[in-house]
Amino acid sequence: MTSDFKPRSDFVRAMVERGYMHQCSDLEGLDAAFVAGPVTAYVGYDCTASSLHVGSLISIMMLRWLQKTGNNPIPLMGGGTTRVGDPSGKDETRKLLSVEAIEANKASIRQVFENFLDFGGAHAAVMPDNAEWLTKLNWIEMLRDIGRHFSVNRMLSFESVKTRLEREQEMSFIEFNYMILQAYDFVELSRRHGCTLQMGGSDQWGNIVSGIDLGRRMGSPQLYALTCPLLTTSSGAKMGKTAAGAVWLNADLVSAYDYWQFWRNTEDADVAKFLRLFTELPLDEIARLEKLAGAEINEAKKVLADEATALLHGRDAANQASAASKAAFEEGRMTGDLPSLDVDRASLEAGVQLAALVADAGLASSRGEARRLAQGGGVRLNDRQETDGQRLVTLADMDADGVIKLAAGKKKIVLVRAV
RNA sequence: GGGGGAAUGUCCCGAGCGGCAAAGGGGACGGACUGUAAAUCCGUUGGCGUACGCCUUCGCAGGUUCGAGUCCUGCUUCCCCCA
Repeated sequence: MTSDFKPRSDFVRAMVERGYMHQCSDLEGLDAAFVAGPVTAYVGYDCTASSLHVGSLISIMMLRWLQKTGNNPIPLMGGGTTRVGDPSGKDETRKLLSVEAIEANKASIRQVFENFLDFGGAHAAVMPDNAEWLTKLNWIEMLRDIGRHFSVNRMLSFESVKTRLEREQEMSFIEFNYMILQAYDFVELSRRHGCTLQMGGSDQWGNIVSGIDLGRRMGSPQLYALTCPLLTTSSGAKMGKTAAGAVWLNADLVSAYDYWQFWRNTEDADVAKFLRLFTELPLDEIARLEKLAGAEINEAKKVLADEATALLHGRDAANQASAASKAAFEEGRMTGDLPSLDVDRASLEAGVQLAALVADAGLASSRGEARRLAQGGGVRLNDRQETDGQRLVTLADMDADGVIKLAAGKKKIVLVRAV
């Protein structure tokens, strides 16, 4: 990992120049492999939820660059490992997902990948599920063929394990075995798909290296590891959480508008970094945007939002989100693209408590919270601050277009319509 | 196997003479200031009700008590020491 290393391959150069590179097992060797011909690489994804969130986006972008530079990407679904159930966390009854649920999650997650990767053509992406091989493993053979290559002493020394033990968090045997399963995945993928590179977040380093080790002992070709930094904002917060919760990638969980807003609200200090990681703008263009200072940097944020949203939701959706945001924030107008809530006309005639409306609109998680929010001056009804959460909202509050504008804070707006 | 300690507000850390919706941080959210930024200051941070109020919370299950996070018994899990 010499800093003056000049990659010759398009892929490694993109990784290095754009800031995806955190650690690599053998950068020069990997670069040479890319120069020699197409490389197949994979990233593993959990399928415990029906969607991935922005935390996974860096690695998705890495796969995209991989394909874009003429190589073969494999997003691997962790259906097998999910079937075991993730025992992390303390005492919550671990929810074992049914096979059907896992399949549904996989299908849903695949939609996201279809936006970023091409599943046809010369360097078609494939999306295998590690259940295909993990569920067929036999305990004794497993111990004999794979288990003997692992040293518990060594496993205990891994950062992920060590911190867990130090923090006195329970770590079940199952979880301890994830490392082994993941290492085996790598070997299996190299066997099945000629995959020689595993990428992932920096927290995966130990697991990936275990896979390389295992591969060497089991006679796989030379395998490589490449990790990216974990995504945090400059102020140190883990990225991907907003008021509404996680920033999911599936459109049915987080709309293009909200997604656009998420990027628009990037901290100044992160803009350049994010432009490199989450857009495909040329570096000189990014360098130009990076120079914008003071309030002008907002222009760069809009570009970031436009580009990032276009990648996930398409250019049209990005433009719409951009226009809706411009209208709402810069011109004080509202468009139909803002989030909305339909309310029964009859109940509006009778009057609905403001707090109830705010809670129903998803701007607060309970009426009590909504009331407190109002008390603190955080609720706006048609742009007027409304501190009384018990105030009744009626049809009289509708504007000429038949819409009531409800806002929590300055950024979260919901349009209420009567139906 | 023996001995000692621990588990608290469902984000985390953490105080808690038997009257407790439970100190204090961090985080998060809101307000002011700004540029839909950061920093700073202020406020909020169990649910339901218009309200005196009602309900649900301190590892789990019982018990003592008018009253239990707090005392007793059993259980679970974790940490430390001795074997």
